[in-house]
Amino acid sequence: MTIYDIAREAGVSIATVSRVLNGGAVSDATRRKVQEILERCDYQPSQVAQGLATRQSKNVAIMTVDIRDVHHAAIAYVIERTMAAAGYGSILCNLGGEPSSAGEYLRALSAQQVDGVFFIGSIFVTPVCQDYITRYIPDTPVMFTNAVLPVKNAYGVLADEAQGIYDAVMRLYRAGRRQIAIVTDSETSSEHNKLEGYLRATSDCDIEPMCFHTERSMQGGQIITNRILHDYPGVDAIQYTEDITAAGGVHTLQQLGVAIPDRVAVIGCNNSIYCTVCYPQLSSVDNRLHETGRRAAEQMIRLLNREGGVERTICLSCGLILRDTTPAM
Amino acid sequence: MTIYDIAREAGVSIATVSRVLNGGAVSDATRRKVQEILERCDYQPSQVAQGLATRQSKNVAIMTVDIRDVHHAAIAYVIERTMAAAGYGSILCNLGGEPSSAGEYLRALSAQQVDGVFFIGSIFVTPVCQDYITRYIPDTPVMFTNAVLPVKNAYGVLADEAQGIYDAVMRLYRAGRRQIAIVTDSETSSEHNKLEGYLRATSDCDIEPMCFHTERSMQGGQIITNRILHDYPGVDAIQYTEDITAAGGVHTLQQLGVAIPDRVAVIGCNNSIYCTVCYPQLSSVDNRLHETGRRAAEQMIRLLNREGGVERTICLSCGLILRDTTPAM
DNA sequence: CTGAAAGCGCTTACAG
DNA sequence: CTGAAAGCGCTTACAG
Repeated sequence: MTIYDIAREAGVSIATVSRVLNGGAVSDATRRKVQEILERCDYQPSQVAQGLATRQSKNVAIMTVDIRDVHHAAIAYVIERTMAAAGYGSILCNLGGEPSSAGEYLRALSAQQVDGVFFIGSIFVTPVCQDYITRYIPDTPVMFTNAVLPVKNAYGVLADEAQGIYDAVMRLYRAGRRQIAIVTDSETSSEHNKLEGYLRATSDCDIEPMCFHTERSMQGGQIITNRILHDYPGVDAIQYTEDITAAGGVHTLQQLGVAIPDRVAVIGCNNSIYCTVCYPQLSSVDNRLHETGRRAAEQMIRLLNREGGVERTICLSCGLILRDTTPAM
Repeated sequence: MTIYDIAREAGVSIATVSRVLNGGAVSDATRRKVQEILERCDYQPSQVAQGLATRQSKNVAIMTVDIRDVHHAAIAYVIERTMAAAGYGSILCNLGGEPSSAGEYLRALSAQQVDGVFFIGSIFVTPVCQDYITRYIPDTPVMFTNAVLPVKNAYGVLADEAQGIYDAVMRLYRAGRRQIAIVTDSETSSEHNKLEGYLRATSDCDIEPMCFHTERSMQGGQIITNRILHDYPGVDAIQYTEDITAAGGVHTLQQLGVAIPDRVAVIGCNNSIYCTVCYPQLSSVDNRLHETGRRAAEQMIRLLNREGGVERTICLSCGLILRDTTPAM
């Protein structure tokens, strides 16, 4: 069933069929006649042919390190749903560890004529990635979440994680905690922001900063927490920059028989499902993944529609969700 | 940069360029000359134009209820990576609650000329879904994971979950447990299989089956576990058909001060990351999601290459991963 | 081995 | 308002 079949059936030219399909100028009588046939045949125009003619594929790409990461999945989910509602398909890309594989994907995506590209996670903020963008998709709108890159076709939606961590640490301080440690677990710009929020809070409270680093995992959290407790027995709160690492910390505290939150309070970050699976349930900084994804997709749609009014970067403020690992006030 | 530019540059026809691109018959000298230009220009053929000419989009679709579900994400991840290695892009579709929305997606996907469709999860095994497949993509290979549908273009890869649950329950029995309950949490064919495995095991052991049903969630697990303990204080083991529900059960047991596994043993299903985030760490039936996804993608690639030797359904056996919620023997 | 030409299914100036 | 025609960038019989 092609546009030719419809045209023949309606006794008009294919140009006219195309016009009623795309809302062009057509007489009411003709429009009705064609539309009737369109519906009767359940006609669906070939997106591939449309793509060749218009140079728009009606597809966007979602670049992520690994969709199995629950945070990335949360953002990818909203993006896909929002884009689908606007008529766009979402091509999923799992880049794996190194951002360099972004090059191969981007090259393939340019051959696919994707209309827009989302980058989920701040791991992509690297010179090499910037290079790939200017080489392969210099004119395709690019939307970052939790990051920005100084490229003319790039935009970003990010959560103010520095403020989120700042607020969390201040809350611990107001609850009487004075030896508040932080555990970071990667080297992204997002992590730097979190650390900055922590340092600002400890400075404002005039308490000694205690910074630790480990691997982002249950095990990483367990190892570093063991060491913190051993080396600094006076610690009374630990802020982690990721829930899964915090969950590892909670396990270690449980195993050592350290009362949570009475002896040591714990706060994670991302407010993921891990918070409730963990026992006791974990308090966490809410960096508003769902909202981030939604706004990113909405901005992208505006860009694709050339609507204007698209801000270069949008900054969302973080919340704080208190559960069972923080003391009441 | 089109095939015309390359042809002009090389002083040959576009047909010849197309042939060297697709491995057609070309003289060695010509091939070398063209190839040199191809590389120098970093030429990349338009997949859209190729798609129109060959009727192949080099894209597959991954249909899932919700990519935020860690099990679906695990399978989608492998599929995407395997298909990408074979030169196919993966279009992600989150259908949401009702399988009926599969219709809209499938209609759009047929306009996109996707080369194959994956369905993740047994929720799609419904007559309405079968209808959509025969209506919109009657000739497109369809690969189910953890399900099968009696359609000529449909194939499946599934884990033998009946056997998995059977083995788990037998393990509990051999550890001396005699009041072993099961908690199911949905109505899919997958759940029926699990229940069947449980009933077979209790029958073989000649113990009384105790079947309960709840919502698939932490909270669902907490509620039902409270009730089981209240109504059947003698219960000494609970098998859940999903880790997250089991994690809810573990929380309740912890809160009630019931010793795990000494008083009550717990086994989940899916061997997901929730098993290690949960405290104590959860034993679980391993239904081999990664392997399922890998095999599904490999089968699909064979189908797309018309290689033959593709089995209608592949059945993987389940394992049992023991952690801290089951007694030693 | 190589090229001219038709075709894939649309869109969009350009005339009328 | 409507149609004939060119064009989007490829592939593939068909001749030679």
